[in-house]
Amino acid sequence: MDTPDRHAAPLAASRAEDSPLFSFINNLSPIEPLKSAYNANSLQGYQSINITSISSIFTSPHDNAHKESRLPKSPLGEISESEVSAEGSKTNKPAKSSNAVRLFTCTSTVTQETHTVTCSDVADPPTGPPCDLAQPAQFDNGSPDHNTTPCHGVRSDLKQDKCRKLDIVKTVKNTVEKRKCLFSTEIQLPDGGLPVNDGGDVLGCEWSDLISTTSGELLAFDSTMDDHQRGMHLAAKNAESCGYLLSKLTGDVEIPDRAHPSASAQVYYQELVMAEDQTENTQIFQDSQQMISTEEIQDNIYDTNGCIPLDYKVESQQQRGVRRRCLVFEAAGFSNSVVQKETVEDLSVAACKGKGHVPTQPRGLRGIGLHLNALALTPKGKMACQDPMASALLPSLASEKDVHGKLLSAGENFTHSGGELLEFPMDDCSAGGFPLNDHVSSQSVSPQKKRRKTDNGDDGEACKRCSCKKSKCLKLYCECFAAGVYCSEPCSCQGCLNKPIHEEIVLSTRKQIEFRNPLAFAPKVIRMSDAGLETGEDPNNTPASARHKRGCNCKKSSCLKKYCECYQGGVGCSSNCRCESCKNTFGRRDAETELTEEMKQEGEETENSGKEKENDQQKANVQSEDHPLLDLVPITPPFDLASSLLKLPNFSSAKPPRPSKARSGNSRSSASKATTTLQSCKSSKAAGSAVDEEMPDILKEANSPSSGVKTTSPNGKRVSPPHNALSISPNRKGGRKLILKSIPSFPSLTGDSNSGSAMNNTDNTFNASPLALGPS
DNA sequence: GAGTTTGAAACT
DNA sequence: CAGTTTCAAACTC
Repeated sequence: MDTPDRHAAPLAASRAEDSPLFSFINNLSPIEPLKSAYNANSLQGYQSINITSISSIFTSPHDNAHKESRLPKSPLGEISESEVSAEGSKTNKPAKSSNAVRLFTCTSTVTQETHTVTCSDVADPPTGPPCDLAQPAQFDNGSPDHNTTPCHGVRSDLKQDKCRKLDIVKTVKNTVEKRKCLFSTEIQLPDGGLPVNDGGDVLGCEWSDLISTTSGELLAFDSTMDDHQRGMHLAAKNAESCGYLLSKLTGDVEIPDRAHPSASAQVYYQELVMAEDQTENTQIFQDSQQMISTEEIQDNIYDTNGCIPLDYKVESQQQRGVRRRCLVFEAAGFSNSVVQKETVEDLSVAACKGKGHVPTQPRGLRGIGLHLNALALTPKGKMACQDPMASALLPSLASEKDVHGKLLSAGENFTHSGGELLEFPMDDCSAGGFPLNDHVSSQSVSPQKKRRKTDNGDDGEACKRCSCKKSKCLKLYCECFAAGVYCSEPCSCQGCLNKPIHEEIVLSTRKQIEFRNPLAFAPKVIRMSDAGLETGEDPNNTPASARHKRGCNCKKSSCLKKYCECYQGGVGCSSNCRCESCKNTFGRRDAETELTEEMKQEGEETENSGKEKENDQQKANVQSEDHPLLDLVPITPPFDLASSLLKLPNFSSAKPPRPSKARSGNSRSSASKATTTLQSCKSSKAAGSAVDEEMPDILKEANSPSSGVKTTSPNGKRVSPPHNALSISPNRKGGRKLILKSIPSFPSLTGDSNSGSAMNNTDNTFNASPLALGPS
């Protein structure tokens, strides 16, 4: 333990417990100050830091990771908890922890740790007894082992801080702190990987690799390192806990991973944003950071790892896991953190019901976000579905049980699936919160489907999954596979290969499918989502915004049955649809078809331009919301968005970027788009779903062009939408820009207030009920 | 629960 | 790119 130095003797004197803690603190204090300073400074620098930090994070993780790995996770977690309880009274470190906690809630221990970590970052110093526990010794001493002593010190601090923080958090929840926490959390995430013993090491390696490639040196700030490391630990823990998915995802492709993370992240962010939105700062923050970091990182990742799927395949699964995680984190960077948060939250929500805390967050939304998009498909309630989903998610409270059940089921799958980002988090957590995202991720579909089923009333089947017999669950026929989730017990499939054990096969298959159809795993229905509803678009008239990507080809179902994907998705048929005798209650295409499509196109375009613009705006709003979240997570968002576009498809399994790249569309947009999309995405937000949905469309459209006019295009896609989306993006961009402006503030945030805003957002989201989200 | 219908996915 | 086959979900009984 920290036993060693008791510099704080005086302090310790006060309390027996304290003494140890104090000793820690004292030891730590030196470091912490740095941290605090760092934090304070960092805020502005944060962006830079983020970027730098990223590198630093990565780098640090490396070193730290291994080193940290040494540290016993469990101990930390335990300690943190015990400490927390014990320390409860200690100094304050605010609320950040709360955020962190929420974020990481998945595992109580984990969350605690995270709390401490985050708190520590923010917090200061002091007092924290608890952590002293075993870990401290390592850390305290400066981590003999750890190359980066500072980190160790930090870690130890973190732990202590965590405990304290936890306590503090409980006691106090300042928005600022929260903000900080969020911020810290973000940072942490990246770092998180490293610390953890198990995953941490691996992660660390991966991170380091990535980092090395990308940024190369991370070292930058010890203080940062500390935070990052902490984050890494947390992340790692989370990842580990949640793990499989991440590993898989990350392993596969950076891009995919990104996508997932992004998706989940998006959702998460969306939720957060929805809840708090306000925090543009965070967004800005994220945006700026994301823009840079994400893109760069992604690129790097791709370059380094990603590009080579085989490689990752080759890599041992463990490594993969690590890498993937790392990749995810790295790639996603912050996004990862976000994802984790989401997952954690979800988990916490679903799984943790009992555990406590958590509740508030809107994870559901998050999950919903992604999945919702896909879920939008949900049959029944079309709109309702969406809402329901959201509600379900959000409600962790209300319907937690249901949600849990669903989530869990989904989550399990997810976890197994591991492939998807979404999944992994959930899994580990046990509960699967991620599923919601499903959603995310996209990953999205499966969860949605699951939900759908449950929602739909299959009810019993909430957990139900696939019943594939010949496809081995390696084709899109398989809902699980399509959703990017591993098949689980509920499945009645035969000869199923969609299991973690066959991860490689699953991934490779996914890649193939994605290669074939980049959007294969993307949400089928793009929705304006809430925006449309909100906007008041006629429910019946499917909002221009919401549409089935490909459009249905129904002939006998009149688009009134689930057979119809549009109907299932709760969206009206669009020009893209080739359905006959369409009677889609959400919106008919017939009318359109009847009208000369061209005419329509023209008219629609104009109209669409109008409506769509509205939609776009809405979307943009949504996205913006999302973005904020995304933004919060610095890196991911952009990637997410971008990736989401690209990724969406990937999304499900964490596909490697390649597919996306391969896909001209994706690739194209990927880089440049990423930025733009990111921006747009950020702006828009609505929900991950919306974003996702949009993204795909956008991508498609984008590809197509702006032109927009191709009203006629057979697909019918109203090009406009995409355009709009694109166009929106500009608007969104504007939003982003605004955000960016705000971002600058972030730096100030570093100070807290600003950062706090950003942080707050997250925090708020957490703290604030999702309601806040209301994206509206 | 078994069988049929349906339309997407996959294949050629 | 179009047509056909395969597949599993959705649906019906």
